[in-house]
Amino acid sequence: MEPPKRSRTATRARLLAGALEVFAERGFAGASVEDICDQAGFTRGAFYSNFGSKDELVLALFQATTDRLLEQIEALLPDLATQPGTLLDAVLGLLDEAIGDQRQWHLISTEFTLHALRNPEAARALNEQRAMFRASLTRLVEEISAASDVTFSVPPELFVRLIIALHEGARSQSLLEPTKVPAGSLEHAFLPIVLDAVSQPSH
Amino acid sequence: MEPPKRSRTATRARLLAGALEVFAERGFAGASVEDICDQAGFTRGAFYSNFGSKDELVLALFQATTDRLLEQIEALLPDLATQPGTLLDAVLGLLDEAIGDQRQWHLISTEFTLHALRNPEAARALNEQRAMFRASLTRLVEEISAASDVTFSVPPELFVRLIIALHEGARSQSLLEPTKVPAGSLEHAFLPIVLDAVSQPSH
DNA sequence: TGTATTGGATACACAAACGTATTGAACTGC
DNA sequence: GCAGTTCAATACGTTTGTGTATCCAATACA
Repeated sequence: MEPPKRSRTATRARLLAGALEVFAERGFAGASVEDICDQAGFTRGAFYSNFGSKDELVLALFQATTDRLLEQIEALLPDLATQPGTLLDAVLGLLDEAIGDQRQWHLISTEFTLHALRNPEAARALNEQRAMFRASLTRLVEEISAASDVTFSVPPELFVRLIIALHEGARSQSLLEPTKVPAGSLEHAFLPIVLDAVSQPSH
Repeated sequence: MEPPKRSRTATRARLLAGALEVFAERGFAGASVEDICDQAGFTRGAFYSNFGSKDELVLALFQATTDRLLEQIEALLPDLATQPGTLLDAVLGLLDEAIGDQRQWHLISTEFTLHALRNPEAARALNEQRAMFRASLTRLVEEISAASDVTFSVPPELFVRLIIALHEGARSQSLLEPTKVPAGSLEHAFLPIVLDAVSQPSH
């Protein structure tokens, strides 16, 4: 029953986990292959046996984290859609709960975004992932608003873009000044206002 | 009257300009000292004659761009505060006009932010700069709202934080998907709503 | 149990980047 | 014009990182 001590998938996983850690600390460009191997407890031999290059690892890491995130979201959606509470709580809850370590996630995802802004190939992949992410959020918004008999004066898709923009901008401020801007404070201060302004009871 | 072909300040300036370019393209960590020198038309000799290390250059570049930005803002403020137009136009105008190349600025400033999130020293410098930036914006908001006899139900400082968060998040989306999210579209879609909701005529 | 295969460690060759020491040319003031 | 000085170029040694080739241990299988 014990999984073999040396399985390809296990070392790949440990290398990916190590890369996540190291990339968050030093960035994609700042991290050497050796750094990643150290973190994962391997030597470069293991690395090159599993990946062709650092770029290939970055791509694999992106896919892995992306898949995991979308999975987690799909798992959380049904609960949030049906459970009591405001639309806002549901949406913000999803954004937070689907992510483990906010700081690490922000660092990595910003790193990915920068990479994408410089690399059309990566931009396509990232935009695809973000589109799916927005689709999930949009679905959540639509379900909840339907259940509570409200309609929006703006397309939900656009509203979701707003939430994401605000959330990302706010997270950046929170991480830079944790004491002055507690996590979530900006969202909680303004999203209710927006929500109130764009929603109307349907009868 | 001709400035000497070889002045310390001139080569420093060219190196800083080159660094801006190269850092935007490859990031701080991804750019080598030689890359920067190539871009500026020098060899590494010139570099090490002017800077102690790449880190020192990054710091100098941060100071230079910061100073220039705050200068530009101070120059624009009086006009915007007095000229006709909505508060929103003034604020968004300031954010856009003070910045030359949106894409380059976003890349560099994101790069700085990431650097700050990993480096307490840099975080202090960045937060200081951002505080001054917010102070300018806050002043603009207060002046215009006073001139048009409106008061806010939220502190202007907080409102400014919202604008910045939204603006940065939105810019990220615009740069990733220029066709689907034209520059400024998110801000123009939602800021009027927020502004309307939090402001009330003072009599 | 013995043999084959798989997967990671070790060793090596090479390239890229750094930082310094030295050189030479262009300005400075005399 | 002529020293003295300044500043960037060149040349050099060192470090750091990459990728490959080989070796060795652990697993799979007969």
